[in-house]
Amino acid sequence: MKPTLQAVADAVGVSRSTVSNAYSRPDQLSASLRGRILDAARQLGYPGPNPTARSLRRGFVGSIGVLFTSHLSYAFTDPFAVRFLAGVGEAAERHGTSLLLVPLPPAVTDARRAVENAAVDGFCVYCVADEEWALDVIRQRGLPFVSTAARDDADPDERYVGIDERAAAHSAAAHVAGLGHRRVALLADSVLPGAPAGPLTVAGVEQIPHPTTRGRLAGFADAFAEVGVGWADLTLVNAPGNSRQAAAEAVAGLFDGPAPPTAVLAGSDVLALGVLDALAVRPAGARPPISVTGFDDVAEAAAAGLTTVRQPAEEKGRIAAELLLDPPANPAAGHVLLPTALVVRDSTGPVPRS
Amino acid sequence: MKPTLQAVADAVGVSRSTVSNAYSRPDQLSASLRGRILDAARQLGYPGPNPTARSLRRGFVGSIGVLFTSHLSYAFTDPFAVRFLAGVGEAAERHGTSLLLVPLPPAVTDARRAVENAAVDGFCVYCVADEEWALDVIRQRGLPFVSTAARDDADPDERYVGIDERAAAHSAAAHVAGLGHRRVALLADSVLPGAPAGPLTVAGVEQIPHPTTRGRLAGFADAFAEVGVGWADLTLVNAPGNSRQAAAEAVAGLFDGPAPPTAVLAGSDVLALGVLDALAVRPAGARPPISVTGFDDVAEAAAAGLTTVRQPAEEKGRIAAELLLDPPANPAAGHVLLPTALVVRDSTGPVPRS
DNA sequence: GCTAGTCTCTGTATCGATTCAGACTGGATC
DNA sequence: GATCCAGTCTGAATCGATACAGAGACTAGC
Repeated sequence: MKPTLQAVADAVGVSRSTVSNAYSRPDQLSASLRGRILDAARQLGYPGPNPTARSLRRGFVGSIGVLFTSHLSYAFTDPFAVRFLAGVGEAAERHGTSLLLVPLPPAVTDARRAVENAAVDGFCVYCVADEEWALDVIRQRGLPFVSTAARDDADPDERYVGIDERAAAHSAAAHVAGLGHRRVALLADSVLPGAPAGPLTVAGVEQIPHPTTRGRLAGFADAFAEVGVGWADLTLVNAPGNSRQAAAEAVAGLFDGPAPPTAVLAGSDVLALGVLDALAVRPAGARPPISVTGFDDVAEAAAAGLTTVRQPAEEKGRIAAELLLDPPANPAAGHVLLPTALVVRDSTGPVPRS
Repeated sequence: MKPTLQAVADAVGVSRSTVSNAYSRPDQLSASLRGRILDAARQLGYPGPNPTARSLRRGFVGSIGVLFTSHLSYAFTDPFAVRFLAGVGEAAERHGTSLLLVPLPPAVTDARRAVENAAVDGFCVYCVADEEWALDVIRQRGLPFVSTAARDDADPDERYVGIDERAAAHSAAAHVAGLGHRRVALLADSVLPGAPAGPLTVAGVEQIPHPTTRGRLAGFADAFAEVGVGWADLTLVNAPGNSRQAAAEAVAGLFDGPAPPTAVLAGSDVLALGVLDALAVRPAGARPPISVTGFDDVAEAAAAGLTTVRQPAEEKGRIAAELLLDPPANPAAGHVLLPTALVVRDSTGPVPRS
């Protein structure tokens, strides 16, 4: 049995309060007594106040949760998520706060329980799927949170840091449309929850539940609507899992039909790279010159020459954590939109003459 | 004020224990009463048992700490560390355990405090610097831990998962020595704590405090000793921080002397890539054909054609967490050595004739 | 010499739950 | 009709600390 604070108090012959003060409020007792207490503690092998008991009494924990509303592994698979996490970590470091990564079990009931049981002072919710249930739990717990997507139904004093998804996506699609592409596929993760990999039909973009995906697809659609290509004329492809492999599988066979798309607009760089993978495995002769765009501008995108939309990753994480740990007095300042930029590289080009 | 368990008990007219059981031991009360309790809780907005109070009473927390004995950002800067973390996350996910990333303040006193205050059931200690003090704190707290380096003074039932650093490093150095290189620089992070970037002199390899660095440098030295190049003839270069940039800065000017090294053996891929960066900025004419090796085999290494030593990253993390969360009955099974392999690519070649 | 004020330190209440021995009920068993 | 048992529920003790009002000693000021 580890000694408790009481044991140290007994050993020195002072009250529990005094020992507590020796650790947490050194100005409340004389330096000499404090020295004696700390010595005695060392001798007894007392490791300092129990963090859990301390948290209970103090009413805060000193750590914030980071929620990837998806398999936790996702967080480490997507380089953008890693950079986001790095930003969160940087801010947390500055505030002396720890980061709790909470893995979510597949079943929603269990996942709710996991969020309920997380010992944290607040959450950064990285939106990768439909996270309403998670936000519900967090609200019910009365904990502050910051999400990475603006939601229409958001309370005005709910904080978020995001980008103008629709406008950003529009910039990429307008570039592709400007190159003359008219037969285009849109590739995204979690178009519809539970949908299998591959092409699928959705009546309208507003049917798509996940706000980020919806925003990006809407932006793509906007740009093509401007050149006379309607939603129904776009090929929508689902790649569940947001991995290169998932994307490669999702677009397998996409280019073999009679009038294949000449461009693929992906909802993330990881997916776009997967498309390039799928094309690269074809023999050079049978490799159609497909234009591909990504989203995020991760490190690999530059190496692969991928045209993409850049958004500041570390900054997004840093600001999210900062909004959480040091809330702005003015609620309007709790809504941050970061700038994005279209980065044109080699993966996009004019439509080949057929 | 959020309602407490007591409030729910009062509302339903049962005892606190019963409400507690409704959440934690459903078999201890009738289904109907449990339903009433859960309903009442929902109505009152009770978010379920307070995790901190629960942890205090139960005596465990349900999360494990991951300690990068260095700036937390490090963890996200080094792709190897990220993959390690992914492995830890995977195992944690399987066990329903959360991951606490604890940032360590620069001052040791504060850092000790941070480890003392972490509410966790155990630690995975990823060794990047001298972490003795951290292990001390953990031992004092009586918490289990797994480290990623075998230490000579380790208690036989202290668990670790690592590689044979010395043998692995030897394989890379033997390859380089076999190519004829004799004037060689060894580049490592934290050769001596607090040492500045650049060449430095250390009397012997055993002087190097950090076990991983020491092991790798010893392995390098072994291979050169076999071809008659002694420790004193090797150029030791320090790159504090283990980043590409740190490495590039550390080797700046290294190749401009009268008898510059013809090869650089780096203690990690990140450092090796930094050396390649430093060489790449030189005008092609003034770029000496330096052989460079790394360590870890991160994704970028393949793209850069870096000769390196591969070690299984995710597996290391997975096993570390597994050893922590599900300790083997037999203490000998708590010591895991993973295989490594030399991966020869384009960054190494024969010594140019001068 | 008396009041005020400053330093130290103490005692009690409290944070929000879980645990476990035992009380009670109703039905089955002999 | 007494005994046993399983199924439910309760109450007191407990986890390990912190907060806060206040007690006592001591110095300063008038």
